[in-house]
Amino acid sequence: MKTLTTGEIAKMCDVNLRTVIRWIDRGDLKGFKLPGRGNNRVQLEDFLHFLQAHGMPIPPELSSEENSRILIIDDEAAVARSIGRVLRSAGYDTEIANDGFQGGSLLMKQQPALVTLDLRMPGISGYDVLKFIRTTPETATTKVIVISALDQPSLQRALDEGADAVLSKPFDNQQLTDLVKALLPLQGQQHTSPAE
Amino acid sequence: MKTLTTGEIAKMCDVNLRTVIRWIDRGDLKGFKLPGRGNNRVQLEDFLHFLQAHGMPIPPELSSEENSRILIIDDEAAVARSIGRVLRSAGYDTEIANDGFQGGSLLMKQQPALVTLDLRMPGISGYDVLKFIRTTPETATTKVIVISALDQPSLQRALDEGADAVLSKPFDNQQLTDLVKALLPLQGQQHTSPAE
DNA sequence: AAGATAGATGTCTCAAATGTCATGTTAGCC
DNA sequence: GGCTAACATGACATTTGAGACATCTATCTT
Repeated sequence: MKTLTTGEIAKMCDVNLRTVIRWIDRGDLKGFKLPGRGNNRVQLEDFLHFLQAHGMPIPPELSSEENSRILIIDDEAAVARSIGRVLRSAGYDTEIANDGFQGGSLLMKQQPALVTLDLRMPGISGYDVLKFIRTTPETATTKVIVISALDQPSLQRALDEGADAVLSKPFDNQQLTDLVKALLPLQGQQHTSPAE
Repeated sequence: MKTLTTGEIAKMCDVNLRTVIRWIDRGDLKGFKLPGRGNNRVQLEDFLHFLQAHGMPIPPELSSEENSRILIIDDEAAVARSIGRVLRSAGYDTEIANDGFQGGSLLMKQQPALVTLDLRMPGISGYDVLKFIRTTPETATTKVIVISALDQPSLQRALDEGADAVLSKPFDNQQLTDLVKALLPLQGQQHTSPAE
């Protein structure tokens, strides 16, 4: 049962800490007090309910926890589409990048929970991409599955450089979805509303 | 998630606070209300959309922060460093991307005011990059200077596809800084003042 | 061209909500 | 056990929303 402190809520709502405490005291926001001096805690669920009840936007760091976005980086359009089909039917939101530039842009823009990465793309080394993802704070924890037709040592090198998993081409669809499910355990409980 | 109050918006638009509230109530400007008495908050992003949709000028305090950042996309490290040196000495903040992936990532992450783009990079077409930048809302208004050793028709094509300016290699340093200054008019007041 | 009209914006005032600051305490972390 | 950052609280400053009304602006009528 995840809980939030007043400070965390204050930051997320871009509001003063004092104001959050007043919301709780007034009963607008449901919370409870710790025994010590009465520090406030709010259950995540109650906070989300509060946001929704007042038409307030949901901070990105909360919606990203149940993030189901997957970015597919592969220069072969057919392969990318195939991967996309498999993952979409498993309930994930997929986005396809056909070249390195799109890959980098969409990675930063959408902050997906997982990336499937082709090691061999024209003009760019998959290892460099991997290294970049791992050394960039925003994406350091993003899951990466390397998909490649290269030999075993190449795949091992990818693992050494930070890939969460590797998959050798050609791959089995079930293998892929199993891997993704294993890496995104939070997925599947909740789905974002299509509104707005 | 940065938000603005009605008062802040009123000042930036040089308009009465009452009017801002009416914009929100009427639905012209998207906002939300805090639980207390319904104090309004507007997300920065929504405000910018509102300004753009109505052709209103963007207040300097909102654009200035990202106004001197320049992203240099060039696979030849020596060239990139050279460009960076010139622009830094002209007072701009520069960042270098050596491949398409870094280019895309840094573009989205830093939202620079201007990009210098090499047309011919391994595995990726500069035209595709240009098109991507122009069709992505976040970067549609980013200035792009194409720097290339290709022939005149190729440069013309870059202009046709949305480049703000082109520069044929090899280029003169003065040419480059002049171009940048022309494209970033707000910049330079703070750095280039040999007067007094 | 002058006047009428409707809609938008500015002004004023007041109560309520939020922000700020200082202070003392606690919780979390070595 | 000690230390630092986070937290609660009170007092006070500031901002804000709402109603009522004046003023402005563009458009239409005559």
